[in-house]
Amino acid sequence: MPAPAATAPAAPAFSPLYQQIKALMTRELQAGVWRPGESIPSETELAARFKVSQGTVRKAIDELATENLLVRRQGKGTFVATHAEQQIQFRFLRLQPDEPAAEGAGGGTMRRFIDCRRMRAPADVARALGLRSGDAAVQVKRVLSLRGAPVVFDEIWLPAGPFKGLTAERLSGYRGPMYQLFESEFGVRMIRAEEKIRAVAADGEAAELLGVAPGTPLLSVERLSLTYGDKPVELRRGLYHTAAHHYRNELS
Amino acid sequence: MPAPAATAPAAPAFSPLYQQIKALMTRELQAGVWRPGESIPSETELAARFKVSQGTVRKAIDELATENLLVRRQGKGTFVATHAEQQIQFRFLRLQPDEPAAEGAGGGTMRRFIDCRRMRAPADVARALGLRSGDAAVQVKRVLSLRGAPVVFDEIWLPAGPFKGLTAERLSGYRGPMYQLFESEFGVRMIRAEEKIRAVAADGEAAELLGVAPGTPLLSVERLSLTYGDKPVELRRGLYHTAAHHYRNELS
DNA sequence: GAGTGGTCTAGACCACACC
DNA sequence: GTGTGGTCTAGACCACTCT
Repeated sequence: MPAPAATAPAAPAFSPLYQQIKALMTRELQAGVWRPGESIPSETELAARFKVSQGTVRKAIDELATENLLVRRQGKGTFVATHAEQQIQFRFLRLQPDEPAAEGAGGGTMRRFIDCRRMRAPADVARALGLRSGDAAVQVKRVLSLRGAPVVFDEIWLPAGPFKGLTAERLSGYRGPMYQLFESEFGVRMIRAEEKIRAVAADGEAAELLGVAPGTPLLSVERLSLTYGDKPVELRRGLYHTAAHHYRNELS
Repeated sequence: MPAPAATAPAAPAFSPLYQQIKALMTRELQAGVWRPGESIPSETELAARFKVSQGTVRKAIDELATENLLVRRQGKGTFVATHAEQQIQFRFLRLQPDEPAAEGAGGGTMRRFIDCRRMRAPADVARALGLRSGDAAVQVKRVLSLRGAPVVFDEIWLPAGPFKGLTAERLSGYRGPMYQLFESEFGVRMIRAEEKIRAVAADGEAAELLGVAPGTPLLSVERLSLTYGDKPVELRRGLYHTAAHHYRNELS
């Protein structure tokens, strides 16, 4: 028998059937054959198409559902997840009010766009987004107000390539979450994100936009959003005013 | 046929078999029949015991495993999860250094206990822990140092009942994570936790213990830890110095 | 080799949504 | 009623661990 290499133990990489099915299905999603909000073929049809049992397809769908790429609905079918669903308006925003909304108090959520410009990506942004230094990027600044008071100041960086044609008008004219616009207008779907959270002191710009004194402690949330294949497609630096709100997290 | 009550739509509460099995297994865990670190009976044995198919037991175990109550190990068996596992020393601590450890730089993790006293629980603590106002609680204060520098100042509140006999000596003499001590010495297992995160300015005590100027922005992390049945058993107020560390979170 | 969890199958039946 | 996902079963075989 052949002697295996000492430091490279071959790794035949046994891959279960359902993982292969899952990969095939992910391709359909990534290629846009199955579009956000629409239903995918039924389990029995997929089983026939892939020539495996329904149980195997089922396990593949199970995993895609726990990864929030698909949504099962009993009696109706399995659907491609979308950021457009009304219920979870801001799927990635973990900020919530300390006290539940009082009767008829305050307004809802308001967005105000401060700035939107195309420029060369700074070195750190380029590195995070996987761009070459000097590549173009779009910078967006905006303020989110909850119940009438400004609470979030976001600085958003997007690679110019996939987001060609993104303008301030396009942004401010759009109703609904930003990620929904990205999904429907630019075909970019945010799948998951990683956040790094710190406490910082408000600088002049943030203080003015959030209506606090310079030096006020703010939550700094740096979010890197990823699409299929863990490809980074957005870097978002948020400053949250946490006097009456908090960032909520569940550990398990 | 009997007319159902108008506002109480009966809710026959259909419960799948595997959920019932899961509930039975959770009881065994809660009662301590299956102890942390030990293995539970094999799938086939449980199937025979509960008089269901192996697949049904399997689905129950699957859910308990995704909830981190059980750990599967192929070829060996299924084990009760424990905080004692070496790898994940601080399962609930999401803080991590901005830069990976340099070669041979700095020390490891150090704990320093500042205080440990028994007293009446303040109103807010009592409410969070589900105690009656005036009930006794144990307050622990400690500082965590990473790589030689103080980074975390924790104020921990525990209900006096389950933690009878907890003293400063017991704490400082123990090697290993606190949650491991709680588990092995007091039979209290933290299953999951909820955190509320804010940015605050360092007060005098925190500033001194963390070696920063008063007013320095700190991350305030209020953690409520829960055991079986979502019963709260710990309230922990942490202040993190985030100059060289950050709180890491994954969204999906 | 014996025992464990992991995969895969085929078929039956149940709960739910829509017509 | 028809079609969808959800549950449950019984059995076969595979991969891993330990003896």
